[in-house]
Amino acid sequence: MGASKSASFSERQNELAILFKALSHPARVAIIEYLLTVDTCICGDIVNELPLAQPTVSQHLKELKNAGIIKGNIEGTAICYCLNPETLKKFEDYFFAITKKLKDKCC
Amino acid sequence: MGASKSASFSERQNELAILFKALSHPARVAIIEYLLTVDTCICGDIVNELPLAQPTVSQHLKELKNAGIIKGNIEGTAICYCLNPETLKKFEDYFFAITKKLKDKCC
DNA sequence: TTATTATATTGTAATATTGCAATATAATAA
DNA sequence: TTATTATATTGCAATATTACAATATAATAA
Repeated sequence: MGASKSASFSERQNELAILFKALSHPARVAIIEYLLTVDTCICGDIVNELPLAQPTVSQHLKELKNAGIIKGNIEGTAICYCLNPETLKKFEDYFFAITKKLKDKCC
Repeated sequence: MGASKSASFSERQNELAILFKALSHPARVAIIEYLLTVDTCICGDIVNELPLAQPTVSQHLKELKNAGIIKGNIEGTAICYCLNPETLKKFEDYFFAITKKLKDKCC
């Protein structure tokens, strides 16, 4: 064993875990926060911004893209990455619902 | 290589990544959602609820506790786990700020 | 005291993630 | 066409995570 028993959990729980996993590395948090501060968002800029080699950054970008957290648009030779507002809204809604429910509870 | 280069990122980015990592497994999402639906929250109930062995659940609970997402109170022989509203509020605030910033941007 | 019951820890095997050099691909420029 | 430039993929070594049997611990009960 060692593999996650994902088949034992609901599809929704797995989807949420996949979203959180996409944010579970400081490089990927840094990418999100970088994209929030810039208007243009060329991949090469992200590579320059992060203390990691180009293939490593490319891999992190792929994971964020697979999770639907960022989108990539081809701009000639370059690729312009940007945040996906829909997915980030999902995160907000999820935690809004949780904190709302928690207000009616105590430990 | 192989280890995450956490020293290369800001403390805040690392803390966020640790929080997200705590939620990046479906079993831990399931624990959160179970704790949201019950009033009492004895560890044994969580073990019965999840399709995992007791040591595995104990390990997942430990990770959630280390991240500050849940708290554990000793109740005689048992331990009552509950959600930590402060940490969940942090998540909500984080994504609220992001979606707010995104409204003023376009790709 | 000796059970019993509930939870945690240890040890270990299977699997997944991380990081990067080397290489490949794809788009434009010369 | 042949560069050049930007990004992706491959392959692999180092490290981390997951799961659980076996065992330990800690609190109450008998």
